[in-house]
Amino acid sequence: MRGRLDGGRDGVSTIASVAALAGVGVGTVSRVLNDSSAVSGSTRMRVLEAIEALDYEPSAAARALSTGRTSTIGVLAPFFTEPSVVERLRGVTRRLASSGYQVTLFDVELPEQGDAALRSLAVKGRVDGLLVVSLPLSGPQLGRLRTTGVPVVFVDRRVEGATAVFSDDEAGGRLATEHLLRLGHERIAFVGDTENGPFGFTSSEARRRGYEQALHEAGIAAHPEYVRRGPHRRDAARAATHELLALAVPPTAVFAASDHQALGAVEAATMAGVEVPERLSVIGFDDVELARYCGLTTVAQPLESSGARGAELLLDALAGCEPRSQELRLELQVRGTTAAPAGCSTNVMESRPIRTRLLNGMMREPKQFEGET
Amino acid sequence: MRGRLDGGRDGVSTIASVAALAGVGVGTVSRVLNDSSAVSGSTRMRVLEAIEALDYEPSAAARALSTGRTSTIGVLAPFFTEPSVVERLRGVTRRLASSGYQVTLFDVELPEQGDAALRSLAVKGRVDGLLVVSLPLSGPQLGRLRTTGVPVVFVDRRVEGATAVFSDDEAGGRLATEHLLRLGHERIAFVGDTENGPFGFTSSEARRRGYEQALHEAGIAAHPEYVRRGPHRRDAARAATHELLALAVPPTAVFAASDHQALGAVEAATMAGVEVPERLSVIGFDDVELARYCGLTTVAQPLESSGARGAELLLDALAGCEPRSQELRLELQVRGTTAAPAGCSTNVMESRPIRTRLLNGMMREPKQFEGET
DNA sequence: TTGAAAGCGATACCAG
DNA sequence: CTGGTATCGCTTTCAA
Repeated sequence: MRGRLDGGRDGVSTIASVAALAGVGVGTVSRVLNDSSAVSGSTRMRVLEAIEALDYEPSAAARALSTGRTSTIGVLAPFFTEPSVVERLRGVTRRLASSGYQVTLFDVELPEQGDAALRSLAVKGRVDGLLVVSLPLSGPQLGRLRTTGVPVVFVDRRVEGATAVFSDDEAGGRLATEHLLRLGHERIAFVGDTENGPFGFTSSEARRRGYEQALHEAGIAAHPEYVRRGPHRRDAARAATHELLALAVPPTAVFAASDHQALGAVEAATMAGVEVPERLSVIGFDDVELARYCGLTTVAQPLESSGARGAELLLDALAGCEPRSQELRLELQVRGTTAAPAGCSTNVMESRPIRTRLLNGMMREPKQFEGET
Repeated sequence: MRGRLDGGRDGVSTIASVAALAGVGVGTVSRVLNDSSAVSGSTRMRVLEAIEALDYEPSAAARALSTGRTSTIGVLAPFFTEPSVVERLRGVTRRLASSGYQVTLFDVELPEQGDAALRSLAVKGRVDGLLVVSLPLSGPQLGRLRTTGVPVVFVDRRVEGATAVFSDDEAGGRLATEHLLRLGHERIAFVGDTENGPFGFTSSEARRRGYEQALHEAGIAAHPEYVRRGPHRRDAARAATHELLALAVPPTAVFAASDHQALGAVEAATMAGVEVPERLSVIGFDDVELARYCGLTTVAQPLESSGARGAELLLDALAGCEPRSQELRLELQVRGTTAAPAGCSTNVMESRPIRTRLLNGMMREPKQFEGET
C-alpha cells in the first residue's frame, strides 16, 4: 500500500480505467492523450468518449515522473521588497500563459536563508527551468545551480557565461546625471543602496559609477558628502535626503538609484518645505507604475518586457535552442520632478514646460526622448 | 526506456544510489529522509553521509506520485488587473514561506477562457490546496472544484458553504458614504464597476448598496445620474468623473468602488481644474499601497492579512481541521482627498492630516489647462 | 495500429 | 530496526 487515501479523494479515474472503459490498452490511451503516433480514428473516438465519460484528467505527478519534465517554470525573486519585480513578473506570466507551463514562485526576501533553502528545493524535479530575477547569486550558488542541469535565465542581472536579460546600469546612471547637468545643475547628489545590501544588489553601484563618470566628464569634482547609501527602503532614502538638504551647501538635484528611493527623496523635500522641482530636482530609475503615476522623472527600463523576454529565452532553452543574452534599452523619461536649478536660466526650453510635462506624465505617458548630445 | 534524457541531466543520484553507497536498503534511506520510525544512530549517520557525498536531493515528482501529495498550493487570481491582489499575494507567500509548501500561480486575466482552462489544469495532481482570490466562480465551476476533493479557500469572496476570508463590502460602502455625509456633503456620486464585469465582480455592487443605504438613512434621495458604472479601469473612472463634473448640478464628492478608480476620479478633477479636496472630495476603497502613498482617503481592508489568513485556513484544512470562514474588519482611513464641501465648515478636524498631501501637491496643477497657450 | 511490459523514484507495508 | 517489494499513474519501447 502507499500513502494515497484509498477512499477516493481524487477523481478516481486513471488512465487504466479509461483504457478499460474504452476496451483498449493503456498505451493507446496515452497515445491519444499526447496525440502521438497514429491511432485509428475509431479507437481514438472511443477513447475520447471514455475520457469524457470518466471526466478523466491525467496526473501531473505521474507524467512528471515518467517523462522527467514538470511543465513548470520556477521564478526566483524578491517579489515584495523590490516593486519593480512585480512588473517583471507580469511579463513572465503573460508570456508563459499560452506556453503550457505553470509558474511557481520562490519568494526570496531574506539574504541567504531563503535563497539557500530554495536553491535546492527549487530545482530537483520541481521545475523544468528557472528564472532568476533581480537576485545576484553568489558564486557557489551559481555553481550549484549549474550542476542541476536545469536551464536558468537571469533577468535584471548580468551573469558571466549564463543567458540573461539586462540593461546597462552604468549607462543609465550617466543618462540620469547628464540630464541633470544639461538642466544646469552642478551640485548633484546620489542616493542609493549600501554596497552590501541584503543580496548585494549591484545595480545601485553601477548606477553610481555612471553618475560619477558623467560628473567627471562635465569637469565637476565628485563631492563625497553628496553620495549617500542606505538600505533599499523609502524611509532610508528620505533620511538620506533630509541630511543632504541640511548640508551647508545642499545639492540642487538628487539622482536616486531607484524610483522608490526617489520618491523618498521627494518626500523628504516636501517635508522640509523644499519644492520639487523648483528648488530640488529629483530623478529616479526603473519607471515603475508608481513613478508614472506620480510624474517622477526617471530612467525607464522596460520592466514587463524584461520578464517576457526572459521567459521567452527560457522557453527557447527548454526547446533546445541555445538562447542568447540580451540587453534592453534604457530611456530617459522626463516628467515633473526635474527642472533647471533656481535662479538659473540655462536651457529655458527644457525648464519651462515642466508643468505640462507633469500632467503629461501622469495622464498620457508620452514617450519623450531626450535630444542626445 | 522512458523519456528521461539518459545523458544524466539531473544529479544522477537517486534514493537507490544513496542506499547502495550507504550499504543499506532504500527503505532505510527513505526513513531517514522522512525521519520516520526509529533508525539506529549509526545507520542514520552512514545514510546521511552518503546523501551528502552524492549531493542527493529527493525527486519531488516521485514523492508526489507515491504519496499523492505535492506540497504545492495553487493561487488562482487576476493578479495584474487588480492591484490589491498583489498585496494579498504577499500575505499568502509570507504565511506559506515556512510551511514547506510551494506556491504556484494561476493568473486569470480573461473571463472564462483562463478560468476554464486553469480550473482543470490546476487541480489534478498539481496542487494539494487552492486559494481563490478576488475571483467569483460560477456555480458549475464551483461544483467542479468541489468534485476534485481539493481543499479550497476563498479570499475576498464569500461563498456559500465554503471557507472564506472576506469583509463586509456593504458596510464599507456605508462607512465611506457616512464619512462624506458627516463632512457635510449631500451631492455624493458613486463610481464603480459595471454589473457584469469581466468576472462579475460583485464587490462594487455591494459597496454601492451600502452607499445607497447611507444616503437613504440620511434622508437624501438617491440621484440616478450620480451613479456611474464602467469597466474596472482607471481611465473609465476618469471618464465617468469627467461626465459627473459636467453635470448641471455636479456632485461635491465621489465615492469610488476601489482606490484605482478613485485615483481616476482625482485625475479627472485635476484635468478639469477642480481642486481635490477643496471642490471635490474623493474616497476610495481597499487602501492599496498607492493610496497610502497618494494620500487618498479610503476604506481600508487588511489586504496582506487577508492573504495570510486565507493561507492559514488552507493550511488548517490540509492538516485535517475544519477551518471556519472569517470576516475581516474594514476601517475608515481619512487622508487628504476628502474635506467639507466648499462653503461649508463642518468638521474641519476630520479633513486632513498634514503630510499625506504630498502627492496631491504634485498632482494639483489646474492652472495648466486653463493657461495653456 | 495496438497490447504488453519495463521503468521513472519514492513510500510504506511485510516479514525477518 | 531493517531489507525487500508492491504499488502510484503515466510514457515509451518492442513485438505482434
